[in-house]
Amino acid sequence: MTIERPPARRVPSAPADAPAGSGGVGAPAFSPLYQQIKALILQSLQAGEWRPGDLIPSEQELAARYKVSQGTVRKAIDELAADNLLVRRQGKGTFVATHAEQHVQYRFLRLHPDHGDRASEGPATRDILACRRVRASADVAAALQLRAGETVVQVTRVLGLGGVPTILEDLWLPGQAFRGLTMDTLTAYAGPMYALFESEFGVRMVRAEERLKAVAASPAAAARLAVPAGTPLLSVERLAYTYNGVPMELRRGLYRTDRHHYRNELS
Amino acid sequence: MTIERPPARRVPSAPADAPAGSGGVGAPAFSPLYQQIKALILQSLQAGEWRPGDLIPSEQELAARYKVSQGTVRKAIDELAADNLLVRRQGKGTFVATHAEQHVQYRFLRLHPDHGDRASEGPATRDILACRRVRASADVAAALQLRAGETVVQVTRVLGLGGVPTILEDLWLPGQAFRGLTMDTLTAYAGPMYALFESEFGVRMVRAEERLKAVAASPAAAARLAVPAGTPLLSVERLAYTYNGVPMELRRGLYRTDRHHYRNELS
DNA sequence: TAGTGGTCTAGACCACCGT
DNA sequence: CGGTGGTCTAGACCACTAG
Repeated sequence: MTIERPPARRVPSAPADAPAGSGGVGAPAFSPLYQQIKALILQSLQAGEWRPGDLIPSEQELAARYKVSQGTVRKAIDELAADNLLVRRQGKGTFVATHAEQHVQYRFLRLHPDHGDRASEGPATRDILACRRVRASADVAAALQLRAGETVVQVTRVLGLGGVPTILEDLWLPGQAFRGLTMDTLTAYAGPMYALFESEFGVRMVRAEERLKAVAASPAAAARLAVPAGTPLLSVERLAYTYNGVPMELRRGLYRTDRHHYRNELS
Repeated sequence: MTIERPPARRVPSAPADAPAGSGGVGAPAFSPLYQQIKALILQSLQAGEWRPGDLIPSEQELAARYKVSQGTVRKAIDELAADNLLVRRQGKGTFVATHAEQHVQYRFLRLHPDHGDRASEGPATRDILACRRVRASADVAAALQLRAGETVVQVTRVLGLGGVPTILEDLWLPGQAFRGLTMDTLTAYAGPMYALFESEFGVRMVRAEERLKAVAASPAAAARLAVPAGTPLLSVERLAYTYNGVPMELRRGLYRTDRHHYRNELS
């Protein structure tokens, strides 16, 4: 709301008055109109004006609202669609992307069976082992940009693929945003966890970074995954972000890779 | 060369004569003009009309050549730039992407030091252990789409990062395309291997797929990487493609991950 | 100053979707 | 059929680079 009128036009992204050599790299660098529109749309997404799954206004309407041409709105939406924040459907409109209703289940999971595809493997089984509210350790707090000792929700679970326990993982979530999350909520819910976060807590995960290592299974982990202790496992640490680069989840997983592999595309 | 005149306009991507129900999903599906332009530019790249590092004709010139508007050429180039096949530089022109001269060394290597960045680690050391012409085993032949028993070049090498042997890998390349590749060529060349492939063999790697697993170090591998046998290692199998999805390299690497991690971005 | 890519506009028409 | 996104055009102006 409070849409700027007249809308910003060709505004330098850095104040033009700064004398040369104010200490930074300081290229003047103009911010194109469509980037400003993109930012405005992002604000509406973040503010919840349009929620996951919703139809957003048509390009014409947005062009009228922001007082720019349809082409400029189009370019803004193009970039948001490229980032998987919006989904365009010809003839129908543009929708806010969601982890539910999305044909790609587990959009962030890169583990695939060595033979066949995920569908042929049948549905994954999920086994919640724990859901506790604890104080964040130093490294968890740092990753989630919290103060050490702040409350976080820690979830421990095992995922089974093709009838075999394959992934053992711990999740940490900011206690503030995930106030009502309990073991019951998790076990009752069918569908991707990120879809639950969207519908119940208004937190949409948009992007993530993963760090992979090969490690030896500890006795405890080995028991959970039904392998001998010392078995090589893929360690996957994931940090997931909402809009505007705010980290909202830390995940530490151990993947069995005897019948599965982590797939990645490079370009 | 033999540019279609008049240029194709709004051509159905599937022959229009096929009676309904020729066995496929069979949506008519039109192919936009800019896709056709994109394909023509791709042909020129593939044919070597413009080589890696070259400046290609300006948008205006291409628009004139193909008899379309500049905006249409622009959209074609946009997609090729998004695929990292072309690089735009404002005020200068559009260039063919290259693995050399590119500020990002090792564009396909996702291994990063746990602390600090790659630059602070100093240059990588490369140690070529072998370069032989051998007959392709069944799996290698299948991956490279060759007949079993056809000649391939097999390279074995160790990469050192920060003074520590960190990556042990085998490469297989089609013998046909890499006729003059020898141990001497490899040891003499400074810079990324893919840059050598470009300049000496005209093979430009454009895209790759990787499959990761956690494995235990064999005694032989352990010796090469200076770790105890049985140490968990990250197994990375890479299939790299040239233009048009032709596989041109199979790589099987073992990565130490005690001081490094494999980084991946999800979105 | 000339040439390049980058942005923005306005308008036309097409393909797809629901009614 | 009307509304949506998708394509294509033509022209104007801006920002960056180099001679």
